[in-house]
Amino acid sequence: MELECYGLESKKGFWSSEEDKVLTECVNKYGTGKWNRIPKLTGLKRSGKSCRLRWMNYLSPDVKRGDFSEEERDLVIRLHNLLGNRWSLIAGRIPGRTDNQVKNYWNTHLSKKLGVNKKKKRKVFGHPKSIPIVETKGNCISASKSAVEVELDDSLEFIAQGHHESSTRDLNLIDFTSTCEGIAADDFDCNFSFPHTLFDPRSAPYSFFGL
DNA sequence: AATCGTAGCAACCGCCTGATC
DNA sequence: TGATCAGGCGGTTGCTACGAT
Repeated sequence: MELECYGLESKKGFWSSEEDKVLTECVNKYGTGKWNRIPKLTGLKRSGKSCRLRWMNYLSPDVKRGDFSEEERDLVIRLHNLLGNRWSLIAGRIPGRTDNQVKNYWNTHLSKKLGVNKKKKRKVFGHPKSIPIVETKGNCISASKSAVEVELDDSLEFIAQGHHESSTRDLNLIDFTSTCEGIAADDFDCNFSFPHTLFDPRSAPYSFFGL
């Protein structure tokens, strides 16, 4: 429910230090979540969404400010290579950095340096919330296309290429038998070996991404 | 010193998903 | 079971600072 619905004016643009202070006090008192309550509780003329964004990207004590270190830069490049524009996933792997920071850093610093063209949006695992928790068959994990929308991202294609010799496309199945690196295929069900009973890319070990 | 162009980044927008009723 | 709402995500916009001319 937006502010206008309550007859309140919604302010936009940069936050003042006073607004920051009010928001910080409110979050410290009531915690995060229920962002839409914050304008009502504080009198801030901001939408709940705006409050959330301001807290998550700037005010939270967990947010690290300043330039990206060499290690962070390297991590961003590697993770972007593997995950594509999945900024929240990438940020989740870089302590103190937000998806917005990573996105801005990529767009302003790295994409040009690395000569990356903007590509049309392609899903890798579908929406982050629908990332497959795939089932196991023995020590082999499988996920059907019906269970999850899967497209091969360029980076994953790169990973998969090394295992194509073991694919059995004629059976509508790609079998990545050697390691855990196989992920998915456009029009096929997929199988890949992985020692975990459940696989979720958000919590996969660094080694999974070759890091 | 003034103007222009561009880089950097904070914030907004639109869409999607899950939760709740 | 469908409608509605809140939260989260990626893409985009627009403001500010700064360097080049």
